Amino acid sequence: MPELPEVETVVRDLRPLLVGRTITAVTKSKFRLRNPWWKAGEKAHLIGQSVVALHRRGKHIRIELTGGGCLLVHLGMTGQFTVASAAEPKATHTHFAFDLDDGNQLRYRDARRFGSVELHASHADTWYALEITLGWEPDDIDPVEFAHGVRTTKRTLKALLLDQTFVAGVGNIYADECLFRAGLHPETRGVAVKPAAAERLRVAIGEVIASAIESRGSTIRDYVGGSGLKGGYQDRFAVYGRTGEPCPTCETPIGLVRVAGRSSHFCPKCQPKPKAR
DNA sequence: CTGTAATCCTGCGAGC
DNA sequence: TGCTCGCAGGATTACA
Repeated sequence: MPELPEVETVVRDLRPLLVGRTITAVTKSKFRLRNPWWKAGEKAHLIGQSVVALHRRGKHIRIELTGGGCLLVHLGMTGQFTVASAAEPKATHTHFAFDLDDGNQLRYRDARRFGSVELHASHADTWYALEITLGWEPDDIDPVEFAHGVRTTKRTLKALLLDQTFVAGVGNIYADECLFRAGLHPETRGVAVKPAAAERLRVAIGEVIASAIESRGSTIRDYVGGSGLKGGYQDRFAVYGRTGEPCPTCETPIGLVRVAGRSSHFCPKCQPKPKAR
């Protein structure tokens, strides 16, 4: 569910509430998430350690701790990562509660359990592992390499945008919004994209993501920021979830196709379908 | 190389 | 009111 703008909003919300705080205890539910959270004996990297900093890379959150370790968190589809008073009752599906030294609790909630919370002994190694697997941040895409990457693959642009090793942080919502802004059909093949269009797409990615961060991300159903606030970008969707509604540019009804296994919303007129070869 | 489908889960809205 | 069905913001894997 959460894509880069939502994850960034969570990090910005949590940062002032967590930096400098010490983790005094942890409780977890009986359910496991996507990945095992830590090995026996590694809890020493967590309990009694303080939060040094929060970082985001793609859709991943790293909480850097004193002692050299870190928590690596991914929100999956329905993850919520918030700080609340320890006195407040825990919502259902709360799988982790980290007690802080100021009476608050850092809580991870995730109905579908597609997300993950992992404790790692080395913050530096975790940083590196993300660096080698993830592509560009949307605001830092190399124009030449991006155009080259696009124009040398036969994959559809939709599949390419969803590929975290190409551009990190874009998910189904923002992929559709970026393609609309660039005027490109989701089923367009990379090799068929002209240099000018590749550049339009690069710029669109940067603009859409930046604008969504400004609006604190999008809330369709579950998403909330680190302090429980919903996002606002859902009111600015041009195409996502607007099947049949008029295109904001030309009034043509928004179309829906399945690409790369995901629902893809587009304007049939502004984003003409490439001719089948 | 690329695409599709299945998988991990719960919840919700649509339709009957 | 209550049921079933399909779909959902992600990521990985197996298979064609």
